[in-house]
Amino acid sequence: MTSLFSRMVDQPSAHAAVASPPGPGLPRRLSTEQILRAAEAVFAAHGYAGATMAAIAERAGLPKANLHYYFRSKEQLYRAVLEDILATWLADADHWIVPERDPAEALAGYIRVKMRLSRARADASRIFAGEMLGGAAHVRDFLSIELRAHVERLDDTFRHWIAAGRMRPLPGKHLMFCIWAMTQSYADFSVQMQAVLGRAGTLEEQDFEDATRMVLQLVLGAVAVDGGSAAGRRDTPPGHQGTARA
Amino acid sequence: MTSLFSRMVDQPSAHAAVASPPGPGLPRRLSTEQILRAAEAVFAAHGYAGATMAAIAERAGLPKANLHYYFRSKEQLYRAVLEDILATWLADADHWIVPERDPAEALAGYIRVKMRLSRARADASRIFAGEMLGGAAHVRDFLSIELRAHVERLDDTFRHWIAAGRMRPLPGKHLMFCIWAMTQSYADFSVQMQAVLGRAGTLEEQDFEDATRMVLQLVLGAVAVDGGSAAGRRDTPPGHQGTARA
DNA sequence: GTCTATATCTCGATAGAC
DNA sequence: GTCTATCGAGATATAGAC
Repeated sequence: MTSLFSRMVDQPSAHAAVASPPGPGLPRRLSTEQILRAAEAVFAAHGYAGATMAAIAERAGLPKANLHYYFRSKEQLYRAVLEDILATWLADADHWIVPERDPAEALAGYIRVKMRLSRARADASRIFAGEMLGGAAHVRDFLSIELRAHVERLDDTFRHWIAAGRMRPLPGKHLMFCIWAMTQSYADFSVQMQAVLGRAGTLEEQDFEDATRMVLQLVLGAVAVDGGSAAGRRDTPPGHQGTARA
Repeated sequence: MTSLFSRMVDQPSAHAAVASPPGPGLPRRLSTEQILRAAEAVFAAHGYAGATMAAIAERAGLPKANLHYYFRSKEQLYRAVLEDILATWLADADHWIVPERDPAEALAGYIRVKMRLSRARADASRIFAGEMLGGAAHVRDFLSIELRAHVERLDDTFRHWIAAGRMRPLPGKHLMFCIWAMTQSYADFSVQMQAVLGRAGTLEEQDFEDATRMVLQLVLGAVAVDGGSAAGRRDTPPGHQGTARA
């Protein structure tokens, strides 16, 4: 949450004002949380350029000037929102995809968590997607340092499984790209799916269950070392399902 | 290209000025093509709100006012770009995914075409993705009418194959969502992949080949009715590969 | 048809009262 | 710390000469 990312920011002290408040931190923390939540919604809906400070202020129920009191500029507010998102981004994969697990169990657990995230935090996913579309100017270093190392680690785990004959040989990085693409698209492209499936305002619980089953079938089918791919069908990996963030 | 889409526009006559030019159409057509190409690049890079008419004009090598001569407003120009994209969007699936083909051959052919499109027309894919992120305000009707019918048709073909025992039972619509997600993400999220794979400016030919193989393995493995999934591995469906647009 | 110059408006950011 | 009023940059769009 504080400074997890090597150099997400160009300017010296990103939001030090938020990290070390000079007075009693409580009201400050309340206001900033309020602003960040409003900003996440507005940035997700309109993108960085399309979002206006006025719209964020209105949604937060505050006058415009207060935003500039807590965040020096629009860009800094945007970066703060992005940090919030990225901070929680990598934990799940590192929790599930570890050499000790069975490959099918690990991937199934990860996919279920990611699908649940697409539903519960769709706005966060959309902001990240918009950032990628725009060339990722604000998170370049995060991608090529943190994320790259992260994927390298996952790929090592895949190689380990493959060498042990527990998983069919696959390009691990592209496997991750595909899993991300499928799971996140149920957040990023949900309008499209709603239209195609004839849903009114949002996708339904049933849709996410169907989607999860589809993704599981695709991934587990390709990963399974033989015909008997019984794992990950219905069972919950022992004692971890509840731990993962919703 | 002209008015393929039921009601993409709210205002009465979308760009009738382009459809029926009053003078010799050649210079007009040249300028509009020039503008549309520049607009596609700029809208893709900055989104609708982030793109400026000045930037589009500069890229097209024309003064700003000329854009407003050919297109009444920024929004109308954007819609024209979107129409251009959507017009070529649906043809491939209807070409490949037809009941007469073998399911594995059909899906393999379609996936290869979509992956090639992600490379050759990445900007178009990104504009569409941005439009989805923003709530699809400009293409709502296209999604819920044309695209919905399109997917319904594809789903019928899947049901046909499943009933004939040529394909494993799968939710056809979600299968299409997943195929789109995976193939298009190699255009929309290519910055992310470049960073993770350590590529300089763009993804390389080899990356797209690896990606295509990965997607094929995922989809064909889940679709194949038995263990012997020999189809779609390397061979080209007879006499159609060359027909598909690059 | 093409371009220069400009009107009009919106947004980010700040000054300064409270 | 909080808010009102406002400045100035930059955007869309147009007027009008050529």
